[in-house]
Amino acid sequence: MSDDPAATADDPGTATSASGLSDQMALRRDKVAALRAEGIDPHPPVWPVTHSLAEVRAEWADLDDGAETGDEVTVAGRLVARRGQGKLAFGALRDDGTEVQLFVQVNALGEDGMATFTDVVDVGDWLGVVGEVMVTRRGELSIRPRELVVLGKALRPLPDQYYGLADVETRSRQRELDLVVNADTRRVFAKRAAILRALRDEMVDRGFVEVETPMLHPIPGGATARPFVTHHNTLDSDLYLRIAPELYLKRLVVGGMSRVFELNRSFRNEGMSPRHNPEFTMLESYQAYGDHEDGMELAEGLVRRAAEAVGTLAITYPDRFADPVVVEESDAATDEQSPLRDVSLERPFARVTMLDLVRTATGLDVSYDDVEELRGVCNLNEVAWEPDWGAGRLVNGLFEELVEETLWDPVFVTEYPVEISPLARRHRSKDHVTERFELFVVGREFANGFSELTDPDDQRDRFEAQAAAREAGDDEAMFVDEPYLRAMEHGMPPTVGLGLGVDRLVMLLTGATSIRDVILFPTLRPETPTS
RNA sequence: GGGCCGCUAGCUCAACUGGCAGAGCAUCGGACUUUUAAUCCGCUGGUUGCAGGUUCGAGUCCUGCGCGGCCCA
Repeated sequence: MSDDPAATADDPGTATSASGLSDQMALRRDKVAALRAEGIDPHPPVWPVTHSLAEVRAEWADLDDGAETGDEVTVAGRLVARRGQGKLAFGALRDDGTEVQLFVQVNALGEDGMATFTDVVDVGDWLGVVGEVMVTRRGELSIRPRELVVLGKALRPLPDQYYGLADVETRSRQRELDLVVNADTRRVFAKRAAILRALRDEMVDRGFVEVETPMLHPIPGGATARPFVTHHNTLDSDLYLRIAPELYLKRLVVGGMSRVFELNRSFRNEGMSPRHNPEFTMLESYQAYGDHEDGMELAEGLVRRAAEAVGTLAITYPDRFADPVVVEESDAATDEQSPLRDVSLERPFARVTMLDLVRTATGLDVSYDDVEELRGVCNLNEVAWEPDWGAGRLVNGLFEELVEETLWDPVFVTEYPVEISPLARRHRSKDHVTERFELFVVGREFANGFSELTDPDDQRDRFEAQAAAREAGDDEAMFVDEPYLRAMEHGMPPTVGLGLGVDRLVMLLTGATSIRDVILFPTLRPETPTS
């Protein structure tokens, strides 16, 4: 370039546009072509293994340094590292998270095989290996290949194995790469799987039946949230992605399924944040004959079961409300992080009414009977309110602004106002409030439940109040759901319902501060199609 | 939707008030039959997210756009 600048000036881009590939990618394509030229399929159809690498590690766990077993295995995996290039080379083969070293010796593999390993195989390729299980002098369990086959040629280089893949966007968009490079990512999703399993086990142990109800709803319901709209061509009608399975599940209770749960996705067309993904996983359950006390007991049992499945009940979580601490990341690099703070899931979860929490936070003996006073308290604490808000919404506003973030250890907030609880049963002995509770941990909501409203006439009145709010411009307010009302009119037993946010629970139990870290493919804007 | 920040080689990151776009790892060539962040020698590799503008000169300054992050609504 420096000796002939005119060449690039005349025709910039020819060198790259000819292939459009980086040197590394072009080389790998050349190697694929070379394999094909030799009649070797770089993407063969099958490779019958005798052992997974985890099985190899388990079966040959206690060998002495330098051991030669004479045992031959057929294994497969992705080559994730390679060193040495002469008559002896080493590789790291990884299969389902377990790595075993390849001890690639020309004596065992032959000249041609050795040439394949050093000249045709790249880090990132899937390999099939037949070879002897052995241990090196340094004590590393290894396989000495007698035969070595490319099972899937990688055309793109892997990110750096040591520095990993740091870019949050790439990690989310190309989760497969994140999983290859960052062992922590694999651990997080293994924990997620264990948590889901634990939640199901706990529900089944308690006699609940898992069901699947529609995700395409003619009318969105069961929560106050903006829905996604889609369209069915044959029916020529709009459908909504469900914002909650609640109303269908309660219809099953009407039908006599006395303990049901659904563990699956719901969708809310709202802002995204470190704690909100447009599609999210919720465990929702309904138990006939029970009330909010049973609901809280269930929620507590589920959280404990999940925590035990992935560790202990004594956990820590980054305290985003505390001053950041400087963390030494490497020689020179430092980073600021929130300090870890203990969270105890061991003690029985506390229970406090919303009103008591607001009274404590404000130091004032407020009540639901004096709207003017509540407005004044809001103003005093710089909490915004709307003129159409009743006492319930005012108290809730104070709670959200002044209290929520302070609830670090698990606590059930009880007695939610009727005004913000259109599906919950009124409190059996108190005005203004319902038998509704929410579970808070580390300053966030994790669960929401209540003794269900089972009186169809009361339910109709609440729906109509919601519909009126919708008419007045509240596009999160509910619709009147006639099929649900009809079901209720057939008679609904006393029932307690519970919804548990699974993504947030996984965050809590893995220490993740962003929901994107616990969802394999979080919602992102589409990639620009240029690449 | 608003504010702030980020986008540089395959990956991780540099580049002072505008002055020749660099390093480590990976890749490539060479040496090496017990390495494991292998080591040693040598060399490549760039549309600085995109499009404009200012300037003798832009990774750097200005405008718009794209994607992402954090905070706020």
